[in-house]
Amino acid sequence: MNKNIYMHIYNDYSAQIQSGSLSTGQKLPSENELAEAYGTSRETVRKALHMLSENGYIHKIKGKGSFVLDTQRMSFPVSGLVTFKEVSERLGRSVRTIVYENDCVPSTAEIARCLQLKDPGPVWKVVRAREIEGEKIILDKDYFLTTYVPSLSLEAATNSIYEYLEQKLNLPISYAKKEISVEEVTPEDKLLLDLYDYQHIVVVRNYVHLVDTTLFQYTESRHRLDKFQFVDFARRAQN
Amino acid sequence: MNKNIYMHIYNDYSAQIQSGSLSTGQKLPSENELAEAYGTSRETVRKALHMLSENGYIHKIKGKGSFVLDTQRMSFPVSGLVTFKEVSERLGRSVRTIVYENDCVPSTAEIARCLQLKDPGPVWKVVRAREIEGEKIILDKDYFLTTYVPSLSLEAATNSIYEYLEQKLNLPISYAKKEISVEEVTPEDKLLLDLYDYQHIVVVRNYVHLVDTTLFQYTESRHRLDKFQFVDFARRAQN
DNA sequence: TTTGACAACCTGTATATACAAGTATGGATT
DNA sequence: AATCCATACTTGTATATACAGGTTGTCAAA
Repeated sequence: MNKNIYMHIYNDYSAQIQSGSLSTGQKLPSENELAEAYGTSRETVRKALHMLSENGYIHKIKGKGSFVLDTQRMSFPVSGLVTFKEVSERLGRSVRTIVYENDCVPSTAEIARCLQLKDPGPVWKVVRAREIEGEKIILDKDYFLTTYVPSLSLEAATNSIYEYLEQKLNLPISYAKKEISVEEVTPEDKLLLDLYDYQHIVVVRNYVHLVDTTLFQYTESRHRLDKFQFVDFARRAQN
Repeated sequence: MNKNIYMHIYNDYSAQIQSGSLSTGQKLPSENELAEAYGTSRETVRKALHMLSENGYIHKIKGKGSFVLDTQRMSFPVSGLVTFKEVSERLGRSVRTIVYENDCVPSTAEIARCLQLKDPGPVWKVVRAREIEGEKIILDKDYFLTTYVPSLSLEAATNSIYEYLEQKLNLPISYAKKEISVEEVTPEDKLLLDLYDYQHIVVVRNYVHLVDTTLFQYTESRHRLDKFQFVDFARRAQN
């Protein structure tokens, strides 16, 4: 789990801050103290602290030290590739996944464009609804390159696809681009979700790349207006 | 401008990649070559490359090198504290700012809560509409702690407030939290924007902190549904 | 009491070095 | 031709060191 020293330190402190055992505003030990405590060098400690700072856990002030930020108010997700399953588990809500479709289909023109396919071959398509506290609120439409994902079991689709891809198929997922916009509801949305009379729906398009930069997955996550929330943490520079 | 060596390298390459003079997939010089070229050490080069990677400009592969990512497709903003003025200037659109309000007001209960005020004193309030290609599309409502921003000229409100705060007042803005959600339109929205018949509006709440972690500004940016877009870049880990 | 100089501590930047581990290449062996 | 291996090059992690510059508290001088 903690292969690297700096990851070890990062995990220690991110866990402590998330659990609340370190409270907001509290001062962390100095870099030199941490280096001694972990039996490592200051630079290694600094790498861990920099990550904590980047991810909104702490705040560093030159000449003073590192201080815990208010992560309770931050809620989730503090940006990053956080899957639906991860978020809902954290919130402790009753969640159910309904798989409407899970098979290999020829790619439409639109999907070929989204996945940057030259020759529109087949893609693996998964359509799922996410039911939270009894209401079908999110419609997830996933498309995978069959080169990397030749097929997917119903079990994997019902649970976390990411877990399956990373742990079973060992696919090296690297980075993703998210696009959030609001669009008019489609007949499919009305059919598969509990939409009431809402005329619009929040669409989160997710383009997922592997470490060799190939785009291998395109996901459309369609959220009912009233249940959508996105949280982002950003730093002005390298403070 | 380029106080630090690693900032210098970062600025050089981020500019080249944004301008397109380095094309997608192109390989950057190796860390050792860059260190020699800039007359610096490898660690300093690595700091710059890490920043380029974090901000979605490049992608590093162990044993191979650093490669330019497709930033054209990324569009803007690639997350971060990018102001409206910065974005619109990049897009080269005709933009006009209409200042509806720019004065000191007593804080309401809601504003006091957003700014975490103990005793609800006065705050500086700015209400502006953003007109893009002739349509009033965005309503920006800014609230500042009078401790830091005692007053604001109409000129500063019309142009970029951030520019004024950072360059004139020298306020050390550090980090911010964004919350995106969709809400029902208010009578004020209908009055001040060109909303057609839309019943909902995208609300981006922005909580801006200084380097001493004090929350000094709260901004509500209300976007017409059809014109809203948010782009985010995220890495799975420290690849 | 106030001011100023100083020391002690803190983080930020930069350098040099070492080794681990992934990638590509070319040559020898099979 | 195909396989294996050594080699050189790449990035990743870790250490030690040095100095710059911000922060805080102390102590002496005004």
